[in-house]
Amino acid sequence: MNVDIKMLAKHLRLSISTVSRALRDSYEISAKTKQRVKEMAAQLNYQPNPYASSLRKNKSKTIAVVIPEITNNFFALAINGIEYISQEKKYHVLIYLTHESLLKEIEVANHLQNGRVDGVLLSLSAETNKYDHLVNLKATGIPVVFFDRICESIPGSCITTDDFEGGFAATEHLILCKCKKIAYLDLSRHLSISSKRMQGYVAALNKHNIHVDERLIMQFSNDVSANEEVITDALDSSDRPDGIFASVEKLAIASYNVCEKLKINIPEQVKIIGFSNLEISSLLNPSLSTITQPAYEIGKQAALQLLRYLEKKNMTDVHETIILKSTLIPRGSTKVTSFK
Amino acid sequence: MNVDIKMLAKHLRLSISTVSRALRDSYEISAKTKQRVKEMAAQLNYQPNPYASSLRKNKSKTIAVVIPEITNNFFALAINGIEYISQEKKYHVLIYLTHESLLKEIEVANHLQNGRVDGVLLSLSAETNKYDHLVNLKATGIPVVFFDRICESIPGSCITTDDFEGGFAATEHLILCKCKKIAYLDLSRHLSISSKRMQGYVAALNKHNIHVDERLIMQFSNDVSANEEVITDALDSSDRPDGIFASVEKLAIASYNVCEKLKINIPEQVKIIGFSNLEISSLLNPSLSTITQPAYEIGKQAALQLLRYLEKKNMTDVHETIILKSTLIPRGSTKVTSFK
DNA sequence: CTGTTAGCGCATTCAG
DNA sequence: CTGAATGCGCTAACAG
Repeated sequence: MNVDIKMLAKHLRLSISTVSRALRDSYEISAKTKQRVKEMAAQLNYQPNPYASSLRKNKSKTIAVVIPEITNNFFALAINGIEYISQEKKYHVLIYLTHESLLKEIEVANHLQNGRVDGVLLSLSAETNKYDHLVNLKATGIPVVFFDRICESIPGSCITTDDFEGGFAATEHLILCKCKKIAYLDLSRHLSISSKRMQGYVAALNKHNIHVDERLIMQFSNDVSANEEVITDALDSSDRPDGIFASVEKLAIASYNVCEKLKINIPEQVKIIGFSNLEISSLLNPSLSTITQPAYEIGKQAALQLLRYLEKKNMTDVHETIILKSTLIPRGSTKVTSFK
Repeated sequence: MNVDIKMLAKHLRLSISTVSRALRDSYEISAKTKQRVKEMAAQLNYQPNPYASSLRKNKSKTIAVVIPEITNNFFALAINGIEYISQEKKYHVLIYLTHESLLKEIEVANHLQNGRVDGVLLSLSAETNKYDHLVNLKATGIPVVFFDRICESIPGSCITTDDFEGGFAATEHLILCKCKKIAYLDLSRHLSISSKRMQGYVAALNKHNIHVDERLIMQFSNDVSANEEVITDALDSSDRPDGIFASVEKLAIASYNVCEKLKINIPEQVKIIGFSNLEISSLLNPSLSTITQPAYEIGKQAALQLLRYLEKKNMTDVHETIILKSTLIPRGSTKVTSFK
């Protein structure tokens, strides 16, 4: 770091404050002076020190994105949307991964109290079952917008998908495919997306007068091989399910892998549907249907919502929830359905 | 932001400087005082202002990651590795996407001259064919480490894959599968990865005494539908290639899609191999072989390299290039080969 | 329209 | 071992 505002002022024989104002296009500076200043700034390749400015103004033009994982097309797409909006609005984006760990999430949330960012976009970890760290974070005055895996016990802004409808449609899809025994693969009891999707699952079963068998609702963790074991146990028996609704992508993939290993034919013996944002659907086995979320749009909406807070300080804590539509893509057909 | 070092000092009846030193574990403070200070800090939930500290020390404990896209498993995995190392070393990670645009890359590189970050990890955009912006960035004293799509005309640190060997192996794989007419699908003439992979392609053809036909070396862009058109033109003729080596994942997928559309059987009529980091290989068509890069490891190595610079200031500009091995995964077989 | 002055919160001289 | 004083680079009163 070399040329600062003081040096510019010296070169221009102007005061520091005049230069500062000219650069910020203040109304109290003459057009001529502004031009002189800007030309000199360009000539000397002046770069304003963001930290000096942040310290002074007490805002950093930076937001944090806190997500459970990144090797997941949903979150990659969401970041894409977030970054798009941020770049447009001249904001900077810090990334923090919790790897589905509550401890990490707490650590990050506590750290973010220090004012490094003006606002936070957050998607809960699968482990998260208490929210003090988030309440505390909001209490320090830092706006938090939840997306996808939202926190329903804290009032605030949320961007999410119609998980109930998605779960309902996925389950009904299997029912209409003549499945009689449909398993629900759950990532975490605590997550909003999981419980909503499960409610949709239960509602669809009820509608079609199918008994809800608790044993078919299975819990999973972040451990791939443990997950595959549970699925193997479920599938490696004569009275196995004939349909699987995976609440998240990785569980759909795990189910697929287990079927392959056990030589169970998809979709003849078992039909699988799952929430997924893989953009390479044509590469997938044509029998694996998916429910796709508008991940890019969710990222954009979340960022827009957050930045709206940050720009308009007269907004008191708004509680706006935006619910975007998911899309059912039945494989082997080109039919695409958007619901409500 | 509320409780600052001054308030801590008042509560403790100590001077500001003593508190500051105690918090930083300075050797000139007694153990007892340190403890008092730290307890009070914890009690009042003191959060040091990172921007004040950055301004004073002229470093931000922040790095930038500049990548062409994020909805690509390679970069998602790389970020995973980068974030892992950064979190471990208490660094913060800013993300900038260039969307394969040189203009965006220039914009970002110029912006990063302002000292917002201590260092930069960068993977070139497909369009990048001049490097002034990167030379300038390095000239300001900000360390830059290139990864994957490295810049060979600028001396410095690079983390990359054995692209020549990968290209060679991929091509030879097709040759050994009896392909006679192998197309090379190139993302950009400018990228190191593309040209290295192509050199491997040429070398493999030479080794097996196959004539290198320039018409089989095809250039592609970032435009998916334009790409599919080019591939369609190539495949929709009687003397079409019987093998395709895609230099990047998206071109392999595009090839696959076109084959499907044209009802060309894979692998009977056309064999496809491509660089790819999709972690769901079992879901892929079993005839689509891949070359996989150690993306997570590349991210980790790149971050480690950069942070090593940042921590040891006595290091003069080191030019270290680390080349990691890629892995060929022939589908339909469990054989996995690491080379070099 | 422009200049003077006083901090933002912290780290680091320099004195004791 | 601790305290007083200075300034990182910039913005925002408060004057003129």
